[in-house]
Amino acid sequence: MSVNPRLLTNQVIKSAAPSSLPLLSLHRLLRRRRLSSLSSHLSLLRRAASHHIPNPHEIHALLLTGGHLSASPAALTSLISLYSKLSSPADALSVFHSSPTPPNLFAWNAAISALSSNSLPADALCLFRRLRSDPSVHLIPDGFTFPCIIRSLSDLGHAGEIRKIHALLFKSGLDSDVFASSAMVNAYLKMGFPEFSVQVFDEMPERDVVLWNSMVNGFAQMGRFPNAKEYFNRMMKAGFAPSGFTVTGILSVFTSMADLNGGRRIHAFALKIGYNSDAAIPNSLIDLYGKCHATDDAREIFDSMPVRDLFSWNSIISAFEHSGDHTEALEIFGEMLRAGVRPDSITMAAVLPACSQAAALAHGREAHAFLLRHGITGDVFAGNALVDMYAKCGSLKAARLVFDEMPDRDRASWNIMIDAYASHGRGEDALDLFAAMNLPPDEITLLGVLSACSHAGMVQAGMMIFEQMEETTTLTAEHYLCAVDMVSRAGMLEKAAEMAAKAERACGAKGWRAYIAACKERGEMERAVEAAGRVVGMEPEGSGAWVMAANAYGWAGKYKEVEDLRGEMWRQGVRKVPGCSWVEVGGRGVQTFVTGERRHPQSEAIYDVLCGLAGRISGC
DNA sequence: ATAGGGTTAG
Repeated sequence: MSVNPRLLTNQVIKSAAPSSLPLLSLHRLLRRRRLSSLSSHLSLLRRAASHHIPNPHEIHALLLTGGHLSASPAALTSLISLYSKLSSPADALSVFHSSPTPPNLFAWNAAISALSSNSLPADALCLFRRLRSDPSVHLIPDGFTFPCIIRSLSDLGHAGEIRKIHALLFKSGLDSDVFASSAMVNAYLKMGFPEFSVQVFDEMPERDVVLWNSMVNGFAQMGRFPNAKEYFNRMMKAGFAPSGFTVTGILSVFTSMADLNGGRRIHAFALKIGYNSDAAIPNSLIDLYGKCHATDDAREIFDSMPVRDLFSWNSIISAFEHSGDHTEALEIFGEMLRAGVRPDSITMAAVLPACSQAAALAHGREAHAFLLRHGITGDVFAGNALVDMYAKCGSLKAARLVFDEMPDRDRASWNIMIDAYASHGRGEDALDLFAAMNLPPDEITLLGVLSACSHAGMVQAGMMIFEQMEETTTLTAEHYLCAVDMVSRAGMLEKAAEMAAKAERACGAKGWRAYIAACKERGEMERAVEAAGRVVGMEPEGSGAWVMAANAYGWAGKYKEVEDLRGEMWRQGVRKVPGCSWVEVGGRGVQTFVTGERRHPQSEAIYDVLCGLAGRISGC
């Protein structure tokens, strides 16, 4: 069949559904024909960018040999933009620099954009400074330049520079430009200056969807959820149709707040808009349902997706992992591999904990080998997950080996390794590592160190560290608990009581409970009873303290006090709610039961089996 | 011809 190339080209260019024409034809065309008209070239370039044609160099060569790059500044700009969209900033820059005539503002902007949108903010700024200060360049940055520069400065965290650019925007008459302003709003929120964002937003005479989204999503990302919701509601009231970006942004708010119902409302909303073309929306829905332990809903979304990107796969694996279904997480990981999707470090960071939780060392080793094969070795997240996996699977040596070989370590790396030593009772090693740590410790580090001392019985060292911490860090209830626990276990009951009293403000009666348990352990019933009285006074509404106190009296043989306490509990309306469990038996409904009950018609048989099991457990 | 916003992880 013979095909008229010109007709085919026009078809490519005009085609409403770009994917309807195979890439191969486009490629073949490029190879066979010298396209005569420039507009065809440019349209091809645009199509190429949206189709991810693997070899832009071919197009580059065609433009070059056709003499278009020197004849047409527009072709030059398009080529820079093409390389930028294909994530080749170096190529984009070399086209810019190879311009035979001094580049115009279009070319400058395209080059700056190529750098800023490909994570090279410092280089983007460098080019911007040349644009402004090179005496041979007589161009003035415009509304296309500023958004890129604002984003670059924000990426670098240069707050002071952002203020200067903001002033420059006013001077340039661009203070009402929605593009520059949404970049500004975004930058201010990312850098922690919400009041400046609000100011920029309030002073805009006209707003568009992106500007609204910047407020909603910016607040969402800095964890100011009520503000994000506020702007979302205002946006709706103002009659703006939300875009896919709005949906994912506001969904992340409900996900972080674990607000399943709120999330479902947005889901319904997203269905109304129709989100077939945007994978990010189902991805964040999977995330929502995963975090809210609604894995069936997550799975349903996943199954109905026409196209699954890496995010999608990662989201569903994390969803099951988060809900504690490690087997299913590993199962889907296998499915992903069979589908030919290449996992990244995020996938592995989600899969490795599944191996650790299942204490599946064999699987974990496989995952490690997989990481090595796929060259995912330098990633901090994956490395951390790997260290944690080996530690949780009991292989402390392997954990330390991986830790030592990590090219970059963040605070979490150190925390995980210290924790690993702590949970294996290796106090000395934990302290050595703590001493070698070249990053400032955080609360988690200190908790790890403290628990290491506690588990290894290193009370002196632990106390010293704890006292230092009290002066320098804001301690949480967990720290106090850990410290009380440490001192109590060591039998230093006097000291433990002193600390439990000090910890009251941070963790209420919990410190006393650890103390009471230690007193019982050492037969110091008087102490236990005394503390129990105090505990009851502290949490009169909860039943936990009463039970603790009743137990303490019981141990001390003070049965009259036990009775009095029970009576008092009753009068005050405190009820001990028994822990309840349930089982679903062969489709005949759910049966609930509490400890020791004999209401079930087959009670006797059930307890027989139970005794048999208990016997077998103690037998081995 | 060139520009701004979102989703996955310990």
